[in-house]
Amino acid sequence: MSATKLLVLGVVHLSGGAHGYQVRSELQSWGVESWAKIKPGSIYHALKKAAADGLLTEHAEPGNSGPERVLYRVTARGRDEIIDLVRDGLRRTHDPAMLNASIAMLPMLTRTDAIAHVNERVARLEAELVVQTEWREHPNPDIPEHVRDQAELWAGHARTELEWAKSLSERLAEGAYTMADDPGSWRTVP
Amino acid sequence: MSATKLLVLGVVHLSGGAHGYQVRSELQSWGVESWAKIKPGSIYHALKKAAADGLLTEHAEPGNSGPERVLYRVTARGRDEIIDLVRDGLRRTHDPAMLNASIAMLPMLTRTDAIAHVNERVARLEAELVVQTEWREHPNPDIPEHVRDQAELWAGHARTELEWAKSLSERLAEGAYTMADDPGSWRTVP
DNA sequence: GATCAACTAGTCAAGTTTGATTACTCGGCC
DNA sequence: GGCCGAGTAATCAAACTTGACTAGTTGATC
Repeated sequence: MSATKLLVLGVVHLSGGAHGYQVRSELQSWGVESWAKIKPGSIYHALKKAAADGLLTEHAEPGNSGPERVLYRVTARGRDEIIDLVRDGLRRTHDPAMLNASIAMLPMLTRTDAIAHVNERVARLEAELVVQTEWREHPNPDIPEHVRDQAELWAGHARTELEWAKSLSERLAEGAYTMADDPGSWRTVP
Repeated sequence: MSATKLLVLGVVHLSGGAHGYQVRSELQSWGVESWAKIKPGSIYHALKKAAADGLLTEHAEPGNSGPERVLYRVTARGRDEIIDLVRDGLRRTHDPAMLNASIAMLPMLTRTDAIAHVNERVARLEAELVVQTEWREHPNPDIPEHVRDQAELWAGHARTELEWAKSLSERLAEGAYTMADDPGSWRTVP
């Protein structure tokens, strides 16, 4: 699950440096538990792994009060990795956690880049719905009836997501949110 | 992820005994890869784990042609575990893989039991939508705008699922599918 | 001013999943 | 008749996640 990785890197980036517990509570305040199940252990692991991979730097902070903590900061490579992961999550269907994480980090992309990737998702969802419709018109008689009926649910989810992705694309085109190439973004205000 | 466990146990049950590869191909034929990402390694692990836990028995089959295989069969405890997992998956929201797996194994339950649990899901979804609506009417100004907007998507998914669960409940009440207490089920035809 | 609960911060072993790899059989075809 | 690719069947190490646990700090209350 690279959603964990993206969220952890993203929070460190947005905070301009953070230690484990900060990441943990920031994610909690966003209501992340509701759409991704990320436990403390995974966060600390993801931070260490990312540091070992050169995506984060570790700065030991002497414990002025309480135990000593480690401050993490995103490196240039880490920032590029976040951008790649966001693009990936926007494109990839069938991974709600990754989509949500990507949306949370959407302003890492430039406006045109974001629109292009959201539109790619729209196209993929439309293609999948076509395949799905055929599948339901010519059902495989070997698989049980109730298993075939599940397809209805998943098609409903796909339609919901399609509508939502289209409206996101429109909002972006109309200038919603502060994206990477807008004044006031992380890029112009470092 | 106990969805893997449920699917593996369920397929062995439905086949009246199976070895790893059979489980793997049966799941593939149901199109499971599209809503759960279960890799071969996980299936073999789940089988061994379930056998160690007394949910399956292992019968070594001499390799008449090809390498030797292990035939698994569901024990009485395994069957009870399947039923518990199905109930659990119907109740628990925010876990699409588990819901899908539960639907696939729905006929393990009696009709009234299935209806009761689907209705519980309906009630939970309705409650969550209420909380969600409040959340959007009184948004926390600390969290970024685009993170708040995600809530729209998740509310859409919840509504889709709610509609679907209601219609499933109705279909069940009207006598759809062959459930555990119906003639011709696994229970009456062992 | 003692103590208890809640918060802050994190480690660790055990369990699970993944991706890569192995190894064997079968049918076709050059 | 030898080889190639597809299918069958599974193992294993490495990576990741989880749940349980440790341990210090604050604040509140009696």
